[in-house]
Amino acid sequence: MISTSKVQFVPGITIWKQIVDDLQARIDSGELVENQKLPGEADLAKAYGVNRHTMRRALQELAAMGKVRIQHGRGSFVAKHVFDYELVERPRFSEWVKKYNKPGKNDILEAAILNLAELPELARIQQYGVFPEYSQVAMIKTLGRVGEEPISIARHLFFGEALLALVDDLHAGRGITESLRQHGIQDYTRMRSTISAAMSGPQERELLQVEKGEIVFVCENVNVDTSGVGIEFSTVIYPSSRVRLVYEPG
Amino acid sequence: MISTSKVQFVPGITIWKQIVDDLQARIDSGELVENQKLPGEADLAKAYGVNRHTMRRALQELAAMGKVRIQHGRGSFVAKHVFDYELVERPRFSEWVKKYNKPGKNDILEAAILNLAELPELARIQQYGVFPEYSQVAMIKTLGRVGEEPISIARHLFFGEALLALVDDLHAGRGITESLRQHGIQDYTRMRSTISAAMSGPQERELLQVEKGEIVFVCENVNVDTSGVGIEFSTVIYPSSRVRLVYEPG
DNA sequence: TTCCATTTGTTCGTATGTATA
DNA sequence: TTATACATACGAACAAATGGA
Repeated sequence: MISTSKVQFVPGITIWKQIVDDLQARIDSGELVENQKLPGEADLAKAYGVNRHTMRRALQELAAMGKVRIQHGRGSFVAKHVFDYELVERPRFSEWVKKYNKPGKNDILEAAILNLAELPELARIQQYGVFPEYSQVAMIKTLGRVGEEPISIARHLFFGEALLALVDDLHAGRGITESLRQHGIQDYTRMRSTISAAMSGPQERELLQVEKGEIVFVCENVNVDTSGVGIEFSTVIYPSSRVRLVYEPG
Repeated sequence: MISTSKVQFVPGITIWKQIVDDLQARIDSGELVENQKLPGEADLAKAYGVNRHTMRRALQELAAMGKVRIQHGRGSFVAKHVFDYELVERPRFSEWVKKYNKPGKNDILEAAILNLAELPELARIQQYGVFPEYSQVAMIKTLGRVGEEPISIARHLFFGEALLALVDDLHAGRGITESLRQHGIQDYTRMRSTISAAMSGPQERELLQVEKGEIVFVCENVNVDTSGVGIEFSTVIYPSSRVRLVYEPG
């Protein structure tokens, strides 16, 4: 139950806005946790000492802000936090995660040297015309987390003789950017990303801890070095319930 | 059925590659049309005079290229054409559609003057801090097409006294960019886009002509004028089966 | 609900040509 | 020359998914 002992409404601001601010603060502070069921509208109205219509107005606003999720016939719930993943020219997982003041991790699920000819995505890789025709690539599959929340499954393919060593290197727990630097890649940039959507498969559901029927983003990324030569082709899967993609030019 | 009378395999190139080229040419030429079911693997193999494994290898390749779609237990189908919608600083529907050599249309579904206070997305609009606090906005709902294919449902909100006239103007059938120019907006750019995904609702299914269970992209866009003042907030829905979003920096 | 035909997915085995040590 | 490895191609059988009766 929610204690409203300290909430005293001030005149001049609409009451529903003050309730919005109060509930928002409780959610942001962690007092109310994700997916927690809020009391019914009638109970909430009573607790705040307002009419149910006033309470509803506040809940509608919180729903529009994405802070709560209202389900007809079930109740209101604290919405899951959604991470904004920005599409930028220099995507660096470790830099991005700092925004959220939580520890970021990239667990290695799998690492192997693969023959280029056996890759199912070979046709799409070749069409960009930036990847040298090595016979082998380093494949590394990772699970990205922010705090304890799984946020991405990535399948990285690294092109270049020197980068085959990444298969052993990354086991050591270093970040990708740092490991690339140790193999002569001082800088790399995003050349292109394509964004599709799909239903989550059983493997994704297990790794990303999402329910059946949830939607995932499927991003195919091409990264190149400073001279425009292809370094990495990655396929990254994000749960759309926890990640929103953001484009901000300039 | 597919006639293979002309297909003679030449030595030096693997048979499955020659089959890929043959089928790709038939798809690109229009002989095989979108969503058309191909004969079963066994029948195709027989028609080409090869083993089922060889036929499968070719089909796998075509699937990886996005030319066909293979469904376990159902068969193989000629894949739908997917439009690449690029995230750019100056998005202009009429410019983009030229890429596909098809006529682009933007039908007006609805146009009205709305009170700002009544908008469900008000909270999200205000958080950007770029939109002036007008009491009214022009709301225009459009259905975008490329050729005859519905490609987007957009709900545009235009901010500014002068832009309220757009509600009547756009009925005339002009493009948005042109109409904005006539009301003093010479140029506008994308400040931010957020990309989410959702299951298609009944209204979207009817307008976009997609099946139940298909996924849509939901993009919220903020457009500003040259001095950074908010001009337009739009929510655009794309069917993920026909549209892929693309980010290309630089 | 169960049963069945169709179709793709997977795994055996066999044979052949080519490149490499 | 011989031996090995590998990709290609063919053959057969069974597993798994789908849709209709």
